[in-house]
Amino acid sequence: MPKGWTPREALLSAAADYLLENGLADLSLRPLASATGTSARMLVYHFGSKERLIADAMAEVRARQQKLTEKWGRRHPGSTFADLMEFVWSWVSAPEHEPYLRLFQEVLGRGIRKAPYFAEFSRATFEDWVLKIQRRLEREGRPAAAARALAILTVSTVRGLALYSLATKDKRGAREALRVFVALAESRRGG
Amino acid sequence: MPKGWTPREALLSAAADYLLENGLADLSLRPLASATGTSARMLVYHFGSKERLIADAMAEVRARQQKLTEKWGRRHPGSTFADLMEFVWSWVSAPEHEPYLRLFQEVLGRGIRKAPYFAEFSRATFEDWVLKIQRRLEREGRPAAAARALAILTVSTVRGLALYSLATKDKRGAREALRVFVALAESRRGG
DNA sequence: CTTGACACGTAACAGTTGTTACATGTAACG
DNA sequence: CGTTACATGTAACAACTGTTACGTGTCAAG
Repeated sequence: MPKGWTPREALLSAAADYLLENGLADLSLRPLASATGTSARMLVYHFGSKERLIADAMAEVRARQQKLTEKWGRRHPGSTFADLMEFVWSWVSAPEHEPYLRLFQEVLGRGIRKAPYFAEFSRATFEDWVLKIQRRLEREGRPAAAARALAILTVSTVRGLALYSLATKDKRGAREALRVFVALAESRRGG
Repeated sequence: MPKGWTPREALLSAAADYLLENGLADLSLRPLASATGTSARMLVYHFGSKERLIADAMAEVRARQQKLTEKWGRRHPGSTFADLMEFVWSWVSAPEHEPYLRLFQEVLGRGIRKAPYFAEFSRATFEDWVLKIQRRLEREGRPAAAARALAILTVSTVRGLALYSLATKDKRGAREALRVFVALAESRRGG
């Protein structure tokens, strides 16, 4: 907590922490407030309403996720598709990223039903990943259209496997399925 | 609404309808009661508590989904992997199944965080699908271990793509990505 | 010293939550 | 008719929700 922070910035960061840990299913101002050492009164004072507090805190979460992803990407500079897959999967299955996965999962479930902000958040997060993968695939020499389709497939598959793994606790099965997927993709190119 | 139904059965069916339409994010007894023509008092009387009402209604939802899937399966008796994929995708992208997808999505988000019942529901639903696909693949002549890995991959990929499609509204992209997946899988076996 | 902006505490508001106490109906069985 | 089991309506309970009215500090600028 840098010293130059305004009270609002400190609260925002604390709220993001809280959301990542507790989710937003039964989020309530007073518990959030006391967990972050303030009062519901102050949360509304600094953010205007619960709704805007959540929106701002989720933006903070997304910024953190992007920073984490960049750092992760720098540690996995591999170029083959198998490398790429390994990179995405390692991100998704890293324990320290699990709060992000769970929160995203929750936001997805909520955005589908209504709540335009959550819908936009879901869309943006998917697109973040697709673009990142797509660029890597293009750098690998694939044509843009094919790269995009494969990027969508990759992101969706990994996301689906992560979900499967979280829901069934069958980590081995998920890993094995991913291996099959990589083998399929590699056999196509003769890698 | 068959005439021989007990009040409880009628309420259960109405509650399942309501859940499929409205989700369980901000589910509340009184709105549910007035929407189904009863009172909160009666819901608790017949089901014991809100928690058990939800559990029972979700079991009803799952039973309906299994019936729907069987009916769907009888309409798609194809044997190749492409046929199978087409079958799963057609189920997932059928508008009349969207409530099931959304509800499942919501349950996933909730079960991951806590709520053992939701966690079990998620696990069971995933396993339902994996087993169904796995059996088809084994009937196709694949060894059991490979069939299971590919089944997990298939279910996860389709689920991930359905999520992507719901979240981004990019149906064309999802369809194209699925086509790529099928092509990969087919090229492996020599179509 | 005064003014004013920012920050905060206390307390309350009206509304909703799941649940329950109490009374009443209805219909089958002895 | 009387009893008994099931079903239901009316109110209320305490707890919690997001939000706000009101008062009080602090601290820099005039």
